[in-house]
Amino acid sequence: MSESERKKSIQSIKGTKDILPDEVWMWQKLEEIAGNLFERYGYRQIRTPVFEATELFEKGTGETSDIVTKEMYSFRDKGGRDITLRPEYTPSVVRSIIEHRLHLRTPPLRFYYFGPMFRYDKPQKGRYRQFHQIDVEVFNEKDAAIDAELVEMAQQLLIRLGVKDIHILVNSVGCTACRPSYHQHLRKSADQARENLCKDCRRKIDTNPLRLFDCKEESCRKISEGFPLITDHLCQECRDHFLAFCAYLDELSISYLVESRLVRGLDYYTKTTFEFTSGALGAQDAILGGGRYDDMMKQFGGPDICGTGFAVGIERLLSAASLEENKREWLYIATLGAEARIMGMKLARELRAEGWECLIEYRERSLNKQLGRAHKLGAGRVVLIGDEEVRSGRVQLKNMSSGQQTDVSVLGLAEALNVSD
RNA sequence: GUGGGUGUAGCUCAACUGGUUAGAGCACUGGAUUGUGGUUCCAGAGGUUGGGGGUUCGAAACCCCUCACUCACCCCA
Repeated sequence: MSESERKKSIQSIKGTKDILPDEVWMWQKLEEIAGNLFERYGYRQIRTPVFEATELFEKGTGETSDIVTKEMYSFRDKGGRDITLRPEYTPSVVRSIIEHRLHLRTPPLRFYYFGPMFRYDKPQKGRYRQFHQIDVEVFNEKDAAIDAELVEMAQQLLIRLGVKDIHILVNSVGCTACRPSYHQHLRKSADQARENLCKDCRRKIDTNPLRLFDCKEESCRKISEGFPLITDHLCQECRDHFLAFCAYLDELSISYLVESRLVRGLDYYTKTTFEFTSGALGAQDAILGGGRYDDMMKQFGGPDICGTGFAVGIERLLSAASLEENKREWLYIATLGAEARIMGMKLARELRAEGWECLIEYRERSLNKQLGRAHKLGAGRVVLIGDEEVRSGRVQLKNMSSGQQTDVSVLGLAEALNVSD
């Protein structure tokens, strides 16, 4: 291996990144806040493997979705199995429920999850190849009220995390009964205007007609205003469901925008879909997305149970959130000389057993340097041990903010520490 | 996958039209101060200028390739 190859080989993979110690606290705090909130709504954490049979996503996420057609990390393992690093979470949960017959256990079927997802996409700000999601799923709740409760819970989450400038977009994408006929209508209208549409839109007529609505071209925009909207073509059941969903949101005083052009990138959604965006983010502004999927479970040969849920991008969430780190008080133990060091180590063991965070740095440094370190690192108090302390069995306890220093016995130290001075 | 921009010390940035030994602030280490921190002063260490190739007497600068980041498209979390 040459020098340059060696250098190259030690970089992290494109689109992945390390979460360093000075930012891990945010992730922990986020998970704590989110988990705590979800549990109040009756959700429980579930954890499934990061890789699954490729077939799971082909069937679940959808053969025609962008994710499956071009973004999956798929490989064959040494046993000849076709495996994919999960690009999203929902199919895994569905699989797990069926596999463990969770629907036969005592309800509710409400799950949440934090973990990495993998998509081979072009990285940019807010978009990574390994990224992390919070995922929430509810099963066997047909009523539109649960869709509204999910939106309400999602909103609570963002509020608790201090995310500003939130927009909530909602839509219904119909079901297998009404969506195909709507697509036909839309295609027909678009086809009639084909001549006047841009190249991109002409392609979308066949591949993804719903995307015709968000073309940037002014002329296309004008034309698409005349296209039929899904919300005008829902079957009775879907229309009722959507109206009920919106009515519940109104009752909960949640402001939202009905966005009939809102399409999610996943094929399996039925009826309700929703998306939260934040103005704090820039181009990749979708922070949370979700919806209902009535058919996935039975498509996998499971029970005919509906599902509804959402996913939140943690990286995007954190860049829009404003969290404050919990300050904690800890001790710097400064020692001078070999005997003092041993005394410090023994003392630290006792204090740690009491729950105190103690830091001793095993490097010969002057007291001056050690206090400088303690100050810079933000120690609240310093325990000082030198020859005199070794002899007397007492130590100096110094408060770094007041500068006050007291002489305490080793036995009385734990007690002295509990007095905030 | 398609276009544009940017890569100089751990971080933020300098370095004329291509000119000789690539600098500064912050951070780091040591000393002034061998048992008392925030200021100050002195000193030190730290770079194959993202990597490779080319043009040139001479490249951080210009050209090509590549890698990474970044913005837009696409798509999505």
